[in-house]
Amino acid sequence: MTSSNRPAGEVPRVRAGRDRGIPDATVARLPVYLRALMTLSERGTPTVSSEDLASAAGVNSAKLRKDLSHLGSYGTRGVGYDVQYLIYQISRELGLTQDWPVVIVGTGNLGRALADYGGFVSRGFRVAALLDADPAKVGQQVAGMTVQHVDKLEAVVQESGVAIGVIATPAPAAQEVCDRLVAVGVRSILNFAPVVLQAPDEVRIRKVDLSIELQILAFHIQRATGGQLPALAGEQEPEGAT
Amino acid sequence: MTSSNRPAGEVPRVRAGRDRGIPDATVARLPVYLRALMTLSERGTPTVSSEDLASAAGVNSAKLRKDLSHLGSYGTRGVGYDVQYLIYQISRELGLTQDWPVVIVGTGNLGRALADYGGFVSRGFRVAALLDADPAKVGQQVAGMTVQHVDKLEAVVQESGVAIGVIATPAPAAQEVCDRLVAVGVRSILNFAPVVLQAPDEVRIRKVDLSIELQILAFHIQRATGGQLPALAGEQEPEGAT
DNA sequence: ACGTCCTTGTGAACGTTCGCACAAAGTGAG
DNA sequence: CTCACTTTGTGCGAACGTTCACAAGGACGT
Ligand SMILES: NC(=O)c1ccc[n+]([C@@H]2O[C@H](COP(=O)([O-])OP(=O)(O)OC[C@H]3O[C@@H](n4cnc5c(N)ncnc54)[C@H](O)[C@@H]3O)[C@@H](O)[C@H]2O)c1
Ligand SMILES: NC(=O)c1ccc[n+]([C@@H]2O[C@H](COP(=O)([O-])OP(=O)(O)OC[C@H]3O[C@@H](n4cnc5c(N)ncnc54)[C@H](O)[C@@H]3O)[C@@H](O)[C@H]2O)c1
Repeated sequence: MTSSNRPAGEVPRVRAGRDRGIPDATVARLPVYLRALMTLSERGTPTVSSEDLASAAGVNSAKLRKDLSHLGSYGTRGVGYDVQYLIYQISRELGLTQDWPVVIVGTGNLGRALADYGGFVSRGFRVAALLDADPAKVGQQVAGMTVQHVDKLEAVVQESGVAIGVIATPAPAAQEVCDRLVAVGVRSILNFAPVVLQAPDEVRIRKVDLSIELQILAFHIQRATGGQLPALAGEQEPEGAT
Repeated sequence: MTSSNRPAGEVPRVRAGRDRGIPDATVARLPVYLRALMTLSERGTPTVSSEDLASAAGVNSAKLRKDLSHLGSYGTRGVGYDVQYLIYQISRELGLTQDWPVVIVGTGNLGRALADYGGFVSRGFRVAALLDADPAKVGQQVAGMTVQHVDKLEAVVQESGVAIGVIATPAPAAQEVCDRLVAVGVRSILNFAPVVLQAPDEVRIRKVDLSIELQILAFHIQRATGGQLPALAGEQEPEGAT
């Protein structure tokens, strides 16, 4: 049939209505700015210019200003941004003024490292439960919590109002865990297993994949050195440094 | 006087010359395709269409075809792509046909999990050394290797021809470790510490940051639910209760 | 040999992101 | 108050990325 899915008279507005749409690229940088601001705050710095904050965050200053302009006009021309106020505004925009209960599924090496991770709790995130399928792991104490059986997943999610699921199981189990999380209403998932999870569009999935990161780095090394190991590439041509 | 650095008659080509420039976005997806292809290979599938492979990788099929077209014309019209051949071509492009020695600095919870991680070695990556500053950790066996003191960093990098450094130390130590890695010639770094590392432009730094990922997810949840916890959003409104 | 069917590879349109450059807006000295 | 100076907020063009749509190319049956 190949029916044209584009009604001829339709206005091609994608995000009609709310103008609150903050670009994805900006959202991804806000946490970086927030962290830089926290460092400044600890040092007692009262205000910061876009130039200095951008430098601390590792971005272009014009980009930083444009990013912040999406939140509103919180700077003072000729002065800069009030550190405390900006921390509050970014936190509010990211939804960090409230507590987000998180469930971690899979309490292996990685799951335990995540549970122990201090920066986890330091923002508004709280580990609501640690789950595992291995009977030997259930009942263990990890980071001050008792590991529960993964059968309790649905109960835990509903009782604690879990909004975010973290998957740290082996790859073969990840899709099933994902399906169960989605079935009980979790719509945000952070996946550490090396698989592409299939889920409905309304579920937001982010992945962290060490192996992919290394492969990207390897590509660039090879591109730069022509495929030689850098340490060896340098030995062929003695370059000043003897 | 804002001298125009753009000669009027100049063609705005940025990457003139080599057409080998593969877009960053494409490079970031190649490892995903590779993984999907490995799965197909294990099942003995001889060929795959762009539609099927794209579906397995979670991307649009046109995007996949364009990505692969940057490597060359390795498909057969009317048939699809030969799985084995494509695995080889992508591996070669990413530089995975050789072994990349990696050094992991910081052997805490995360560093140990990384060292244990099977998918690490499964591709062309090999842990050349595990380093830590804590005398209590030095000498311990982790993933079949002996943890060495971080003082050996320079020696290990040079002897093993380490091309990639992984930083899994606490945040305050990360910049110093980074500086030392850069000083001995490492130009690709994967950073797990929650800091923005400062390094020369020629050093390629990628970061993995759990906390940032969670904050991005939190933003979208809040945007979707208006700031309520999703589990609570569906419940009754406190109506006239006061 | 030839036509039909299938899938690749890519031109072109569209959307997003980036960064320059500068007007607008505020500070502070005299 | 006025002027010099600093820094924000943003218009705009360029670069980059995505997606549609289809011509080109190859396989395969007849
Ligand atoms: N360890 C790393 O550094 C690292 C890095 C990148 C990716 N990963 C991935 O993260 C995942 C976890 O890695 P790990 O090193 O912790 O592995 P692990 O084997 O140490 O831990 C996996 C845990 O998941 C549990 N599990 C298995 N099936 C389950 C299920 N259906 N429900 C709940 N729990 C279940 C196991 O009992 C085990 O405790 C793996 O997919 C791995 O590939 C790990
Ligand atoms: N654990 C996680 O899940 C997780 C997640 C995200 C980010 N991170 C970050 O990764 C880093 C490591 O986390 P962790 O949980 O393994 O912490 P950890 O405290 O368990 O381990 C840190 C290790 O680094 C060593 N170290 C300290 N200074 C060093 C130096 N100068 N040189 C070499 N080694 C040094 C310490 O002795 C310790 O063994 C931290 O920056 C943390 O914020 C961790």
